[in-house]
Amino acid sequence: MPMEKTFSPAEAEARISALWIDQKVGRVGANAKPGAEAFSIMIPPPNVTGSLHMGHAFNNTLQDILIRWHRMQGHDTLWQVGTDHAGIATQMVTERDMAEHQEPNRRTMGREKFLARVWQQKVKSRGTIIGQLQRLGASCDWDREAFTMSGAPGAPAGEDGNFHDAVIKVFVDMYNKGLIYRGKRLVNWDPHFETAISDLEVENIEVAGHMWHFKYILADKQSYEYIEKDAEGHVTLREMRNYISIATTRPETMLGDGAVAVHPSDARYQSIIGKMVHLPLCDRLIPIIADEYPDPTFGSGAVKITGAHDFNDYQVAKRNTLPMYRLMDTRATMRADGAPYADAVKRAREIAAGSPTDENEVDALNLVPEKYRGLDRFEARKQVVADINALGLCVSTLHSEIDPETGSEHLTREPFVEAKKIMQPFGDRSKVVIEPMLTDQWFVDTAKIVGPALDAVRSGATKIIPESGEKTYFHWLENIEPWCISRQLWWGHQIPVWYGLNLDAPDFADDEGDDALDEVEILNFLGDGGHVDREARHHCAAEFATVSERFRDDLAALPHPLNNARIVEVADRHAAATLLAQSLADYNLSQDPTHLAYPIWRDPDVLDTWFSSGLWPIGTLGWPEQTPELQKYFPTSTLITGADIIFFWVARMMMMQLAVVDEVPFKTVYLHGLVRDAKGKKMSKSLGNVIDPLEIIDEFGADALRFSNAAMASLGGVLKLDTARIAGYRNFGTKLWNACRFAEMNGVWEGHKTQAQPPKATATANQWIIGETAKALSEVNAALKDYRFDNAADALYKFVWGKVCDWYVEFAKPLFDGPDAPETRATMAWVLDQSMILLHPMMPFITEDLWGTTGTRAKLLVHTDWPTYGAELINTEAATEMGFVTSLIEEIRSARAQVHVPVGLKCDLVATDLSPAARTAWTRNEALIKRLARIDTLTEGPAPKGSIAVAVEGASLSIPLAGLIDIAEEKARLTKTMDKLAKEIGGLKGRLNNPNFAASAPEEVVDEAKANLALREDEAAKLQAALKRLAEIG
RNA sequence: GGGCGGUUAGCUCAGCGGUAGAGCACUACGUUGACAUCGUAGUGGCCACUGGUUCGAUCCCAGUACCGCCCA
Repeated sequence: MPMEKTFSPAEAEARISALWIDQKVGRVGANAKPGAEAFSIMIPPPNVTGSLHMGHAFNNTLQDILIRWHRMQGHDTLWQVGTDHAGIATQMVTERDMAEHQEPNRRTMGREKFLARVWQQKVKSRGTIIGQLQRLGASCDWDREAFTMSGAPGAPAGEDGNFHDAVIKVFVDMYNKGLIYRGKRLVNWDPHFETAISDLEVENIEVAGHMWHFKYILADKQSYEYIEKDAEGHVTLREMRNYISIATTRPETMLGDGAVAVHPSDARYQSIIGKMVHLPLCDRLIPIIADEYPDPTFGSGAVKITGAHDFNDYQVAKRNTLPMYRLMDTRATMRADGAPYADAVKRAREIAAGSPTDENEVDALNLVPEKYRGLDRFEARKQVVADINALGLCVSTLHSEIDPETGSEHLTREPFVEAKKIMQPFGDRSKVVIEPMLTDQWFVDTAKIVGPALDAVRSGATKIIPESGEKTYFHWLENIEPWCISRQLWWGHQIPVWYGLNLDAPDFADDEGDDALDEVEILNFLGDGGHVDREARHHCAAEFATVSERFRDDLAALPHPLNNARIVEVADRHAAATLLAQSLADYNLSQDPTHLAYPIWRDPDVLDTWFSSGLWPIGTLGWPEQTPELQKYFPTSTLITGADIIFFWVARMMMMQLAVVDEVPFKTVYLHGLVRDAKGKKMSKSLGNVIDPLEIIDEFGADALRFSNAAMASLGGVLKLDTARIAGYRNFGTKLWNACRFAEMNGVWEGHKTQAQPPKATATANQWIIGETAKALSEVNAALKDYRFDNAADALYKFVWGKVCDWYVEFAKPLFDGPDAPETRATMAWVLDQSMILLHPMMPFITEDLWGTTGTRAKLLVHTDWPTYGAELINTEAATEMGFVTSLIEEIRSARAQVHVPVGLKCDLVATDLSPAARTAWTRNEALIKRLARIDTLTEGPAPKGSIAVAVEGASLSIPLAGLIDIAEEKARLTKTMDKLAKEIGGLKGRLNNPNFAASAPEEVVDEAKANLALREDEAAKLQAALKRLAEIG
């Protein structure tokens, strides 16, 4: 059955993809030669509930190109595929799906049932992205699909695996090494998801905001002289003030102010540093302190300090040991918990006066006045502004208004509010305003593990390309902050830490020495409910049994029989306190020590997703088991990922792998930018410029998309995806297809079997194209070795279209009619085979399809040997000869076209002057020249009058066209060419005549310039002669 | 404000010491042997600007302007 006119991607891709999957062509080690070197790539695991976007398509195309290239070379390859559980995103997707299906919400459902529900969602979604990767032609090892939560408790059947165990083991190990700690820190809090998020998950967006100016009145009716000066030191304002003016964009946080800060060098406030001011709306005094943080040139130069709700203020508060009062709850509404305001503020005053306290007590104090309690933070802002204004404590301006009826003027004071652009933090998932919040979180002490990650890149153990990526990497890691790894979510790896009430009672004495607790002793022991408020103690271990042992050791120090209490797991602290009280009461009655229980509860938080994906390289290979895969494929060869996650993921994998197994996770990291639309805009749903890779594949085929991806992958380049370009590469595929179809029509494939080596060719055209193939291979190899996918694509495009289709197919046509036909058929078969092989990593579908239909093949193309031939296939004489032929043909065509010789007209060609090499080429390639330049006869002799002139290297030719051409037009054409030549000659002469050039330039450059000049002058002379002849005939 | 990068044909991008290339677009013309998803020929560039280094700068250095991206 003859070939169709075009390749049909829709049909062929489905068929071929099924074939590859069925035959497991991407399985680990497939097509590896014995003892081959390993080449491995970890896929950046896509979000399990996500779908393929252009970034994935681009990223996975490059990975597949490398993997197929290495696999064809017989290397032992692994492309590890899998998905990420993506904590917050997956929880969000599931909750949205639940809402759409009128299911109860997560809190009603409870943690366990909700997790089962998320697993359902995971199982349902997982196939989407995997199927999409397969449509793209990715040749991963599908049997090894991994998941960052495989093997977690509650995982359904089929979700086994040991990723969870690996994550927990790493947490426990790092905890034991002191690399993980718990602490109360200011973190980015997402009030929608009610969890901490990383600063990398925060988008700072400039929005229209306001700046309010408040007066804080000095205590004890004090006042001071306030003097403002201009740049020259002239006094511009001098007045007595009883207040200090502060500016804020977040008025509601003033309720938690701990101080007002001014710059120590700020002359205006020197006299009041250390004085107290009344905090408006609150029954509190706060100090004016000196700190480097305030910018004296900005606003009034005085800044309110709210340590619990602002990152800068937090640092100031820490430096100056100011109390940090948390004002909001987890949903960022003003706190409504705790003691009445009057009690809280009383205690706050005691603390301010020096009463000892700790951060837990401070955190428990709710200093939100009653009227604001329970208000949304933005509502509270309005109220606070209104109330401060009512007190006359806003900096205000006078507004005059004429009453339209009475004509009288009314003056009103209006608060001075500046409209101002402010940077506001938003959750990248929730899109709500992020609230800095003081909470207890777990942190990786990154300062302790960052060193090896920096060294690895500095020493070149891991190479990041493009090099600018290394700069970014260093910059970030050298300034690394502690990594908050706890998230207040349910979907994720639950932190392996259990808490127990602290029952230590150093002052307790068993009065009677009877080894039994009586009622009095129990009361003594519990003190004033002491353990209830004490910081709980905690232990970390992979499972309950181990952690119980630790708590048992703690209990050993307690009086009998408490030291023998049973360790029992309960839900939370509240349940623990209740159970302990019950247990003691029970014991009090029964005096039966076996009734005593010591309750412990597990940390409800889960780990940041990046903590687990940070272990992707070893986790997917079976660590901590020393699996054969781990030994063979780790460290992995290349990581290909977006530059936007160098911090999120790359840097963390580096730190984690080095901390855990003391090896770099990959030898090379290839970073690429965001895929944008044709105009360079980010693709976003709101702009409506999102290109769906599947739609592109439907329209143009996966090969076209893949080739486009490769072609635009210049190092550090911007990735602008233009469908016109994709269409162009679809056409490129068609071009190859039709060359094969042409071959088929000429019997090239009859009885064809794969030949690794080219046929022994005698015809110059055949020798030439064989050499061109070797050049193409070498260019592709060099380009791919340097990760220059664009250069590799370009080389292939130029070879297949520019050499094979444009020239070789045309040369073959006359050869098929002559004695060289069998050799030409064999050569064409070989050259097209090579084209399929070399193109296969980039265009796997069309090449695999052609491969299957054009000959007898031992293996699928995907497993066919990548060629190893080299320069020995290049025949320089053939190359020179064909160079002469092609430039001759091009010159003739150009000349004919310019003087409007009808394309259908066959002309004669007369050679006036031929060098020996040109003469050989001339006679040996007569058929080609005649056919492609539309020439009737080739003769040698003097140039006839009334002809057009053609000059090529080594030959002076003319086409007699007396009476057919417009002499003036031919003159104009030659003059134009002469002008161009004259310009080049002028430049070259100028250079060569400069004595400094000959003296300083390298010899070969001088020689090249000389040779160039000779060539140009020779051509100019030929054209000059032609012009002279034209002049003779008028 | 800090860091990184960019500015080359109408568009999208290569090139990065020896006076510029590709694809697309555009113009004209379409020949017996595959391909109109095509062929042939052609148009199109003070390589952002200003200095410097150099025999020579699109390329190296410094500065300016504008544009991105990341981080505050």
